[in-house]
Amino acid sequence: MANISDIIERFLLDTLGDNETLNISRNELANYFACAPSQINYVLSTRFTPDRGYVIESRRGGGGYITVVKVSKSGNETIEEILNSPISDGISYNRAAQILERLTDSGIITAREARLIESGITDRALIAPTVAKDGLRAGILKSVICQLLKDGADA
Amino acid sequence: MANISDIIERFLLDTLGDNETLNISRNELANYFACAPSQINYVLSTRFTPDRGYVIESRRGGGGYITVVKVSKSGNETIEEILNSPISDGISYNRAAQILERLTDSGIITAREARLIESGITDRALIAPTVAKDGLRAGILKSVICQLLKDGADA
DNA sequence: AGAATTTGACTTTCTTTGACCTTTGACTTT
DNA sequence: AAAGTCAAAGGTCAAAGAAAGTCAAATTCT
Repeated sequence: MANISDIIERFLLDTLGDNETLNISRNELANYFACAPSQINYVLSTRFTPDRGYVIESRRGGGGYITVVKVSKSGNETIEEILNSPISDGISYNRAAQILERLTDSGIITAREARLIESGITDRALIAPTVAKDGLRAGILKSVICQLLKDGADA
Repeated sequence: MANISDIIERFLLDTLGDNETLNISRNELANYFACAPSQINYVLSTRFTPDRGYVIESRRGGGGYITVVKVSKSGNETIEEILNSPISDGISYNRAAQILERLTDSGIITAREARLIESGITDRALIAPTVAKDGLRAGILKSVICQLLKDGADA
């Protein structure tokens, strides 16, 4: 874990804590971590994604800011939203993992369930040509999420 | 028995010792043994296989790594028996479901976990040519069972 | 000969950096 | 008051860098 992005991610998660929103100044943060300001954008766009349940708001100019918002919806709403997002023809392992993470911290599935499902959709588990893996993953994930819906989604 | 692969295997086993996991850098290791980086992959894929009780995790790019995880088969007769039975090349949905039922009955997974996994390995979930489905299922199931071992397998 | 190993060229993924662009608001000027 | 000016934020994107993955040809063992 020697990369700055992970460190910044951790910092933001810690600072966010249980709060719903977190306000930061891009330049200050970049300065604090001695990195390029755009590195902050990189971290936000790869880690604080909608898939994971985050929304970013910001404003430029004097007195500008960036706000990280953790959106919390309840069970079926979250599932609906996921099913409506474009998983259709394919999904990378990373995106899938982010979605499972979200399901976990919305209390829809347990951490253990998430790990089980994740392990079933890694590139290593899916014995198929590389180009086919994303499609397979999509099919499996959708199927599992539908099962959650059918089951009544409380962990 | 003087080939590099065996030496690297020995080294990794020794370094792993009694630990659960071992973190390595592919390039460093290759450099240390003065071999091609892909040699490391060769060793990992021929010797640290799921069948032998190992799981490999990795990440590319800056700050990348490879982790060798040792899963102890000991203790879970049920799982051990299952892994030793011929899932290897392929398994039908029905047989997979039977296995999951057994795991449920022995209290290794919950009924809900079983349903989730099942839903992920139905013929409908696996979008692939019919002939390929049994193979896929096998890969997925094995991966999930390894995860159970890694997790400490009580539901 | 056939299986296992070794190599290396090429690919894919993820991160870091920097140059250039756009937006905003306070302050000036007319 | 309307328009202009300017510095302070933040945004974008592409190139360069850092690992690891793949695959098949060449080599070495048995």
